[in-house]
Amino acid sequence: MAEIKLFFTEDQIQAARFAKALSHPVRLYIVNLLTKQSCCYSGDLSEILPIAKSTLSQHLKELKNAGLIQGEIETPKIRYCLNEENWEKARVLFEDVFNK
Amino acid sequence: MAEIKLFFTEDQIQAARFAKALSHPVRLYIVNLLTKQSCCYSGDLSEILPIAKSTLSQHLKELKNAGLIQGEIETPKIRYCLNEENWEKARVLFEDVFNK
DNA sequence: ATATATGTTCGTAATTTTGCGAATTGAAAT
DNA sequence: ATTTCAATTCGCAAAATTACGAACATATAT
Repeated sequence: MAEIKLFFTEDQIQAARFAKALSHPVRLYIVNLLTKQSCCYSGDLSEILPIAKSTLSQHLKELKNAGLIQGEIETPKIRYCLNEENWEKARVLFEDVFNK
Repeated sequence: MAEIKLFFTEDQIQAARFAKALSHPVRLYIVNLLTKQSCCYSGDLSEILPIAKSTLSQHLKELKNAGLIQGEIETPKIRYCLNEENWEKARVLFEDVFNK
């Protein structure tokens, strides 16, 4: 993978990372919700989604690691919202992929 | 996963599938190339990309399975190009994710 | 001090992904 | 008939993904 990374541009790698973060229905559902309602709590998602809480936590972590969402502690809850800066980056990267 | 599939819309599942297909730098590179030059041969890619031919073949197969590209036999080569119809579908699905 | 409420992390398991080289296919050329 | 060319499929291994329940952390309320 070392040589592979050197071959690709940083944008290509970043776009692939974003795509990967969005490559699961649960994660797509979450970011989709966050584009519509500005924020939500893990508990809300947990009640809606048909998965275990621990599994949800992992998906949230992946979205966080990819930089697409951020969590703010609001004890005892955690308020999640989009990371607007990176979300915009992702939007532009995908726009580049599809519109040219 | 049975319940999970029932929960999500077909669009969400389809969008996730497309995202997954685009979640690897090699595959992103390939479709990116195909948006610029209308078609290419596996052999061309094989010379450019720093991976084994068999690995390339697998990536092409995944893009084909996702419906994003199609291959036409032009013996002894195979001419690959975008599947314009599905490419457009993917574009719209991602547009929906990012622009609303 | 203990109980409660909300999430995360740990341990585990099943499945999928990624990658390679060797073997194979299939059509054309010698 | 056999060689050649282009690409795929096979067999295998290592790593990552997905999922769950149990255990843990952390802050507030009793």
